[in-house]
Amino acid sequence: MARTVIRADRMPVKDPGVERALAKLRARDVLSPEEERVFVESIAETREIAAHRQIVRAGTTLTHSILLLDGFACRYKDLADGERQIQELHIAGDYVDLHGFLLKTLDHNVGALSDVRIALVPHDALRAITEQQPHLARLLWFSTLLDAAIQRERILSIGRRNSLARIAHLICETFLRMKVAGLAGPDRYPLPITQTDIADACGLTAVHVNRMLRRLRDDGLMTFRAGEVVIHDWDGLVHLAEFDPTYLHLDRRPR
Amino acid sequence: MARTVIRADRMPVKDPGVERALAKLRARDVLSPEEERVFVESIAETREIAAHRQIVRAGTTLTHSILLLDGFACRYKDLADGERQIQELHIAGDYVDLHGFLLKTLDHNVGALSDVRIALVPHDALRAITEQQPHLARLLWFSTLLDAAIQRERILSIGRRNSLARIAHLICETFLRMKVAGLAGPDRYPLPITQTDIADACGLTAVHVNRMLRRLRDDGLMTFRAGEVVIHDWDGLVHLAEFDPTYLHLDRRPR
DNA sequence: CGACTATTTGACGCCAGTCAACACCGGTGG
DNA sequence: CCACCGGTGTTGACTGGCGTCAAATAGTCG
Repeated sequence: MARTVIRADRMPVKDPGVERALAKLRARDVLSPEEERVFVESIAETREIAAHRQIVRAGTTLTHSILLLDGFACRYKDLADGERQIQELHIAGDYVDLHGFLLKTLDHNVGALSDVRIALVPHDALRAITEQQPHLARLLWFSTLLDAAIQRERILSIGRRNSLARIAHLICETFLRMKVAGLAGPDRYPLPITQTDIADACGLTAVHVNRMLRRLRDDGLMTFRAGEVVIHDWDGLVHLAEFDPTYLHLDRRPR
Repeated sequence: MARTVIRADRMPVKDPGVERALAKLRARDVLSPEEERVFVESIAETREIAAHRQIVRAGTTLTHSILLLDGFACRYKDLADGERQIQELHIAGDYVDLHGFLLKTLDHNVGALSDVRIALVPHDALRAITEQQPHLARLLWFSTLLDAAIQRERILSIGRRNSLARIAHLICETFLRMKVAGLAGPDRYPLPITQTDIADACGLTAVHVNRMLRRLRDDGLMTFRAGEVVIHDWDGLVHLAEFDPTYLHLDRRPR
């Protein structure tokens, strides 16, 4: 998949990528059939983007927001000396820049960690939702609040957890999020990213991540190999990471 | 100010705390008089809370959101060993838990760093705004997106900036935010918090913060003393911290 | 095969943490 | 008036977790 492909046709209702995005919302509140229809019809087109390419560059004026249908992406920012920090890891079903709807420009880049498939949602459609579908609008708002909660937990991780717990925490969080999207097995999930990506997400170096992954493997907690995570000891991992999923707000209630 | 005081009277229109919150929104978009009125009237009551007390505890079910009218507060979380991480520093005019409106419970605590005055806004009033004032609702949504942007920048800071730049960055950011709220002088602003608080915000220890503050002072960049920050060399600070205020989205445009 | 990227491992260095002692300061009470 | 006290700030000596540098190995794609 070397270059971007544009498909101008409207989304079929049963696209599995869109289904994952709906699953994410349905896990937090009840959507009416009407709301689901509006959500699906807000999508203008889909594209495919190859791994390691930028999806959105910081600072450009935006007219669409992007829903990640397949693959892995991230929000990141670089410092002058080339140091990169991944601010959030995105899985299929995540809106990678819904906040661009109101911020108008992003203060960070969005990049594809794997080959990805995305959907473009015009800001006009989002604005119409805020004016005609207040409940659906609240759920979209909620979805940006969920990103913020995930980012807050990352602050705690990087600021106060040691390197081992930091990595374990990222693995735990991603496991639950993949489960919600219907993309995880009972004890495993695909994670086709590099150790350098994990390092950039955790504020560490790739060398140290390698050592800590080895320790997690040697201690029988988990294995990360060939783009797949296998959980050997969930309770052990949760305990090590002090992982408390409350911040993922995985409860269905009126919002 | 030893205990909480409840004032049941409705806010006067010209309360300076509310004015700061409006200034924050006006810096990003134009509000109609009608919208300003609805914003002001959404406030049910005000309270005063003493320094070092909790304002909101993680996990409790919320029926109101809290606007900080005066003083300094923070969002924070603790780990089992007692390590604390401040996830966001709040200044007067900030909504400290507007996200609680849709999350229903907070995944973190909110604490008063100084004596504070707060306003309570019922979630019912916020819901009504989403149903009757879509533009004002978008501005409230925007205000939560701004918090998220600030938190993302904190991730970059803690993950990739060294301790000196990390502290300098926090000082720069807070300076601009205080300016927007009308609370900063040309080269100084009040910051009545401890070095331990700065350490908890930056993912450092109080001892190391002390050393770095000394260095910033010795290098003629800034002074933090007796609850006040004095900027000696703004350009130098900005350069050291690689501070780029883009993420504060300080541009007035239709949202 | 050859070029390239990602992973792995070892040796060594440094930034920030830890531990400890002391200074300072406002408040409190004898 | 001063002794006391807890919270905060300051400084020095030492430690250690993670980074840096370097090199070998493994995996992948044309």
